[in-house]
Amino acid sequence: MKANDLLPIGDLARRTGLSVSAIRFYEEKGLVEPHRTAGNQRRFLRSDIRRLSFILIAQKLGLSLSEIEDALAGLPQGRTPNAADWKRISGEVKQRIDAQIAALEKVREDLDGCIGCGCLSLKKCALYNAGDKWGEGGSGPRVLR
Amino acid sequence: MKANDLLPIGDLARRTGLSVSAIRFYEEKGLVEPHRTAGNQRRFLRSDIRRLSFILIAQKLGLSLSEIEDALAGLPQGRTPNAADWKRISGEVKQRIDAQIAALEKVREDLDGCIGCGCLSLKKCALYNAGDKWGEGGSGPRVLR
DNA sequence: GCTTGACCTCAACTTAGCTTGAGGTTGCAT
DNA sequence: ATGCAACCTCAAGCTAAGTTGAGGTCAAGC
Repeated sequence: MKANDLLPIGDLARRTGLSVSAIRFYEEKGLVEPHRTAGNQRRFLRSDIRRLSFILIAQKLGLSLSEIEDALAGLPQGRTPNAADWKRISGEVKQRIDAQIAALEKVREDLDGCIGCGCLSLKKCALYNAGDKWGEGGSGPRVLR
Repeated sequence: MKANDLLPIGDLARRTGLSVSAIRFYEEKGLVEPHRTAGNQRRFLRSDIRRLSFILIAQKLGLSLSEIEDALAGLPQGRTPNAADWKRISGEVKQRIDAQIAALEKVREDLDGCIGCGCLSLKKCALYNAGDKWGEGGSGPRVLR
């Protein structure tokens, strides 16, 4: 094994495709905790490449950074997420996706029922009321972009 | 018919469930165009109740205000959206929902394939690359909250 | 030992969709 | 004719997930 496996931020950026500023931002949010050199420069562990890759993937699946932080809470800094971790975390993610698909299918169904009716009657329109239901939870899923 | 069918903003807020400030904000965005009294107070048409209801519903379906503005562009101020309008607009919305469901199903499939692999290999992981694909279009669907 | 690119912090700016507050005016019921 | 709730404008603040820029420091190769 090589003596010095610590990466400066620019290298990590190149390895993950993230911008340097984004990595610094993630540190601020507590998602990574690099060491520092005597001169105050960040030095990351190799395992942080995967950690950040995981963040990227989870984000694309629609999780917010704070949700990702929760998901990563079980992983000590410096340990690469392994197959078991990934299974646990992706299981949670899958549930979210399932719920999201179900919600959208419900909407589509209501929409089908509504096309041609044109009522837009508040309190009576299924669509409107369905919307109310899942529009209300302040922390509901947030997706795609 | 009553002589004066114009509503002050508070009444409209009560009828739609929107806040007064949100209605003013929508006006600023060009989504409604109330008349004004001699004393500069807003007076809305009754048809604006439905117009705003439509905005609420469309928003819950994941359209941004500017997309809603586009969708409403065909409706002259003062005309309640009728069945034909609703059919046209909801047809567009349905396509968006279908696309969204399809995208999520693709992700779920990839995720199923990935669980247990734990690779997280950039450049090789289907999930990661799938993510890249639909993460890239700057104006993709934006959903649920 | 010096140059230069990579790094540092901190503050301000971005978009979307509003809310909140200050300070002032209107309109309707009595 | 007056009281006061409801209205008005304008400016600033909020969240998310960063980016951009100014001004300054570090470290590595020659």
